[in-house]
Amino acid sequence: MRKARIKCQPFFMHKEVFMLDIKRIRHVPDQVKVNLEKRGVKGVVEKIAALDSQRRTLIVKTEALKAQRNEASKQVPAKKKAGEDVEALFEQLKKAADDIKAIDLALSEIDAQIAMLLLSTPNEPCEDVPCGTSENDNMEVKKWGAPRSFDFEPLPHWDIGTALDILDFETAAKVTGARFAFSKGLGSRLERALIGFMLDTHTLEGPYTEVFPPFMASRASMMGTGQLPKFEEDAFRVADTEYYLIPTAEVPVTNMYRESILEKLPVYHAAYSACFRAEAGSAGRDTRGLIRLHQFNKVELVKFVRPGESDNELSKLVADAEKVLQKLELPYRVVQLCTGDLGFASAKTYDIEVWMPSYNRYVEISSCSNFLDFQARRANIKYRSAPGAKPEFVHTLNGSGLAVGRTVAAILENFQRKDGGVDVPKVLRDAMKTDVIS
RNA sequence: GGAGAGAUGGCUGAGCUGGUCGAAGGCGCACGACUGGAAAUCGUGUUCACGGGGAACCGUGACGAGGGUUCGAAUCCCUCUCUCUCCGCCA
Repeated sequence: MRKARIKCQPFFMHKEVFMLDIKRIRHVPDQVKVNLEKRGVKGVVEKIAALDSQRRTLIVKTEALKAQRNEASKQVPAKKKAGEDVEALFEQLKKAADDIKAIDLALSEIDAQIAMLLLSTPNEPCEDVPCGTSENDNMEVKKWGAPRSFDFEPLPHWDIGTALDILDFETAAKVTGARFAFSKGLGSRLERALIGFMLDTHTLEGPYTEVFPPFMASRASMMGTGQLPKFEEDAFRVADTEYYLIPTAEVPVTNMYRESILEKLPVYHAAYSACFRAEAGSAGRDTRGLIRLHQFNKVELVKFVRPGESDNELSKLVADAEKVLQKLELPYRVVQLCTGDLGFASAKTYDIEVWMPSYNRYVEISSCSNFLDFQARRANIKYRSAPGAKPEFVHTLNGSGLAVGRTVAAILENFQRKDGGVDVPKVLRDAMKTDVIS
């Protein structure tokens, strides 16, 4: 499990590493085309295929020239030894060297174009993902618990938290800006208790090994998991550096094994981290409360598994995330995302949505995805199916277990009392050292 | 941030007065021999990517990354990244 060796080389510089498998574009272009069209992506396959055929023509040319050059070079020492004149040969080889240089230059430009296209093309959805164009086409697959009916007018969590003086958005706006929050007193303790509770659930009752990752990651890592190059505007980049604030622990934890061959599978990790998102394009949405902040806490589950097992592992992952909500006694439902709502790197995703009284609907609190070999291919993460066998790409999965801020919001709203206090979920009472927040 | 040392295959470790070096040796691993079976021992084999081909196979590239010198670079030069040691600074 930890025999993995991390090599230090920027993976995206590998000349031949492509994300979406270019061999699929070559051999089953129609299938790839159909799959990508399901999620609204058109025209890429044709572009890549055209560049690919140009590329191969050039490769044949330059390699033939190089073979000639190598053959001639090989004779140089012998000829010199025999006292023959090699200047004429050198003249000739010099010309070939120029041709080679020109072709290689053209080739590297085409390579760059292909790499950029492949890096910017999303994953193909699994066969069993329902087709659709937006979240309206997602499919509810499960419901747990029932939304509580209140015998008083329930308040949104920002009003509850502000009244109890455990949340403070105004001060955060002054200190930092919009979409940030302070938690205070029991609010702060609740945040901390939840992080511990979630990690303990996954690592003591579940199979996950805890990881505490860096909160910044390199550009190469952001590429590896698929946040870049396409979604630059969603990420916070630290000025004058190539570091990005992580939008999720998925980035550092998945990239722990970048450029490596895992000796033992599966590998399961649970990691707490703060998460940072620019939320570009969501201006005006969820402007109040804890739902959509630039910084929030999350416990993330990350899995590296054998290809044949990833579908089953996704089901287990969802169950692991659900368990947290069940123990907290929060009503939720599970929806399967349609092709049009899938994240960039995902082939199949289940969202878990918690009941949020103020929204009068279910709100996403976890997103569990199977990426198949999409991330593994980008990040070059492999395993051996048997000792001595050729390394193959692993499958990666991850899911929130859970978003902590949204869990706080759900607890405040679902367990609020008529007197303005909030009942603490039973499983948190020891850690909170109180049964009620008031 | 300053000074120095280093980065080679799954691991370890030679090569670094430029040319049969994809790279010795060792370990590990695979197969075979020996054995009732195993250990030990012996033998053989064991990088990856890309391209061509139905295939056997052939070719090209890769010694941290990028660029340069050269007919030819693991070997020489430049830039960058990372690691280690010492110093400075700092939770």
